[in-house]
Amino acid sequence: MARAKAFDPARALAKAMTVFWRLGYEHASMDVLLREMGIAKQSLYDTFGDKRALYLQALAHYRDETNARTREVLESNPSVRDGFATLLFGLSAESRAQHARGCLLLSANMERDTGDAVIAGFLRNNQVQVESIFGDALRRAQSTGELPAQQDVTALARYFVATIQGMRAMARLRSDRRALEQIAKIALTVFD
Amino acid sequence: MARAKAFDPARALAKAMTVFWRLGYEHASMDVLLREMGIAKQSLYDTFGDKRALYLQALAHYRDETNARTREVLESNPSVRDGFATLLFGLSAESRAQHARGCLLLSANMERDTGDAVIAGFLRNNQVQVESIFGDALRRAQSTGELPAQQDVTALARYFVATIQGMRAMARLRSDRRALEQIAKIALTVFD
DNA sequence: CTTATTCCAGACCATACGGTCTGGAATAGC
DNA sequence: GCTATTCCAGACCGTATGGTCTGGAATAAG
Repeated sequence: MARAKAFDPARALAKAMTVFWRLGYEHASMDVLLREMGIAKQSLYDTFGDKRALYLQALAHYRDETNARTREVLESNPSVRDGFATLLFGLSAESRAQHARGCLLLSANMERDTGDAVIAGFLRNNQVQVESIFGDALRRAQSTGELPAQQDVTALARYFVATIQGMRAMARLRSDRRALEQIAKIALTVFD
Repeated sequence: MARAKAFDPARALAKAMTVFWRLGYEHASMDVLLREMGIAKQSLYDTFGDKRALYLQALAHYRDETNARTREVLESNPSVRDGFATLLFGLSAESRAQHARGCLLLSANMERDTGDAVIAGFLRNNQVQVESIFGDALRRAQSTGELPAQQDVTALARYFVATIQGMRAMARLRSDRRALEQIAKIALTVFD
């Protein structure tokens, strides 16, 4: 009946994600989005809806990719402490450009309007997910005796969430690997 | 020669600061600023320059107030650990509205354009100041034996900077006093 | 009183933005 | 080949924004 789509929506969305990641929602103009996605305005509105809808889909895409990756890191390391160390030192070793763009979801939280219930709900939900990923790993650590059994796992999971966000905020301002590694080292002392 | 200013520039700046604090730079429209500052457009441009100049002055005002207050808290507590505890638990106990607006300088860092060298420079300079305030307190802790002498003070100062920013980011998303206090408690274990 | 400066209110302007619409070409299925 | 859908390019529109300008009233110093 009709002509097939000439571009890959998934690739276009991935491109849009990188634009929002680099520039934030407001600074990512439709102009730049269209240019980097390599599609025409009409196609964007047909496929993704409006700018905000595209943004929300980009956030979801980012969340899925990132959370899968961190879960993988934590599960592939035999020692849970090594898993968190990999995450924290990996973050520290990112390039200046990576530090500048930081975490898309942290930026979304900071730049969102306070009354934006949709994005707030999305981010809260994600935080629960991340805390669950961290919690699973920390419980595993308890079962192997790497962590004392009476440790409050959810508290510790939240602690790591906060620590990572703090490191990300700091890295955005000054990409200083040494300084970040110092922080990571101190944070990891909770395993001692 | 001329009519005297009918409003207090310092009060007007303080008002502008609260607007930027609550709404961020971009969402703070001239309309809202003028209304809350209680002055006319012309007076604002005569007194402060343009919107960006007003913003920078608001950032400086915030920095001065905040840093003086934290220094005071750290110096008024006999135990340095108690000083940091006061800061962290105080942050945790803030109202939902306070958590929502968060820290003006953290917001400035997150919402700024990556290439904005002026704001970046200002914020980097402030971070050095805060690290110095924390460092002074931590060195005092070393001199009293509250902290081991071989501890890396600047690393620990940075660690607290990052922790506070992480807690602020988390509080903005969900104003949960209990969760924040759990994090604070874990962070304070560096004194053990 | 005169003059210079500041105040406020509001008109006015240029720009940038998100979003819609038009039109013409390409391509899939019937 | 016809039709429906998708593609792209670009014109077009409404709105919001920061910033400037005008004008008239108020008030300080000389």
